[in-house]
Amino acid sequence: MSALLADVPLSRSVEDYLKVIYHLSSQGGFATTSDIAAMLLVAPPSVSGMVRRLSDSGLIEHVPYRGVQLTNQGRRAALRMIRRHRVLELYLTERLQYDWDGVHDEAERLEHAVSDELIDRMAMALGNPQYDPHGAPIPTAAGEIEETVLVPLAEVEVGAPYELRQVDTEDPARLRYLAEHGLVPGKGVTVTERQPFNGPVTLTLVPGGERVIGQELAQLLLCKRA
Amino acid sequence: MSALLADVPLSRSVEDYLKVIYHLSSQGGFATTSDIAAMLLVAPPSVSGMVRRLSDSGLIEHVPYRGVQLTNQGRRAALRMIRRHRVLELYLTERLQYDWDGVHDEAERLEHAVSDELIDRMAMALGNPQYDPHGAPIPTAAGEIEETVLVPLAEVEVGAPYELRQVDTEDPARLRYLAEHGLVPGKGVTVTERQPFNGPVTLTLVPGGERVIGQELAQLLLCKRA
DNA sequence: ATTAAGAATTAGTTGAAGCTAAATTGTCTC
DNA sequence: GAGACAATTTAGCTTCAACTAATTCTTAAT
Repeated sequence: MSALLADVPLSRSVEDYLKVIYHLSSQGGFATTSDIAAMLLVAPPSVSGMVRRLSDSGLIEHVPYRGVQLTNQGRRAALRMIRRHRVLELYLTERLQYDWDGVHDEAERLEHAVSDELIDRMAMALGNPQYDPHGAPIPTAAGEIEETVLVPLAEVEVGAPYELRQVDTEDPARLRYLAEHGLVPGKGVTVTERQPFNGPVTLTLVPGGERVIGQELAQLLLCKRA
Repeated sequence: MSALLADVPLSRSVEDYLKVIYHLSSQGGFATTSDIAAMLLVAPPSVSGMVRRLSDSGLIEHVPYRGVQLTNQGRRAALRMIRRHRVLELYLTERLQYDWDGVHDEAERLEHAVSDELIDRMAMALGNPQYDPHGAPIPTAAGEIEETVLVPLAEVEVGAPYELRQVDTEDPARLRYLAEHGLVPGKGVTVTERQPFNGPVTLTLVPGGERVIGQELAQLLLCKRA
């Protein structure tokens, strides 16, 4: 009922909740209380409380004991946060010499404080880029986001040429390891062998040589048929 | 008693209080409850409450019914915030085309979110500058700040050459007006006439010509004998 | 159909930081 | 020295967003 027109400023917590709900429900389904709690490192009752508030202000739809989904208004707010985060990550790496494995925490705090104007100025200074340092698409100021279907390297067709597009983690240790082994967005990659039972994946990089990586990392490397 | 070693993260409010207490007590005296309340736009009892908390954590010294002063620990924290604010203001104007009259609000929000590392990187990118866009000195990362005695243009010796060093306001309207009339840090200025009873001040700019400004603005323009 | 396990929710508490209204203290004047 | 007035503080309440403990609901297995 409320906030149909008024774009009330959201609290830091609300912004965090919307972001994780967006991620958890991005594959169409519901985000559950316990998943949200796990992602935000809070207790489930805290989530129940916030779900009530978010639902009251029309940002999410709540089906008791099932989970939540974003409303259009909620999705708009979530995409705004994601735009902020990704523009910040790119700006920090491009203009202030941050490493791609170190930007996440800084962006995480800044995204709640920056104005839309600053984000747009940063985006402008970078030439209105489409992707962040990890290859994730940056939503436009209007709230549109590119939706490309990408395949984890772990599930790619053996022998076929792919392009590594996105690295789906923010964990510094994993990111550092991947960068050291040349596994960054833009690389050409062909899987030459895949062991069964979640075994290692052998691949050829272009440019670059052979690599063998485990199942867990192969799951994070999102590719597109070349 | 607490926090002798632990550098506990401070809340947004605490940081704001420390900053205004620093400014209010910079001329040596005490910052009073009502002055703090007026600057932060909160009610006096809210200040009393916060003063208790700040005093408990050793950031200020409180003399009941007199006022408060920063402890060394409090001063260090306040100078850290001021460094953040001023580095941010300069970075935004130098690198992201903000006007000097528009940076304040953005810096005000960001200063609570940025890491020390980001501030140091920004400062580095700018060549470790000494002054912000308004001519105010930027404290070093170690917590030192330049203390130069500056004279308001309103109290300057008539006929003597001065250099305009600092513009002591963050009000966008006043800043815009001053910039339009060439009254920016670095300008040479000589007062040729001063009317009594808080009347207008006539001055000559180098480079630039004659100007007549009111007492209120003349009070904001801090100068040094050339 | 019942029950046990697990997930979700409600109830009640806490701490920050704001508020108003009431009480207190300090100071200035007569 | 006694008021009077302003400034300050105390008391008590509100909201946000967390928590623990207790309760309720769903689901899946016997």
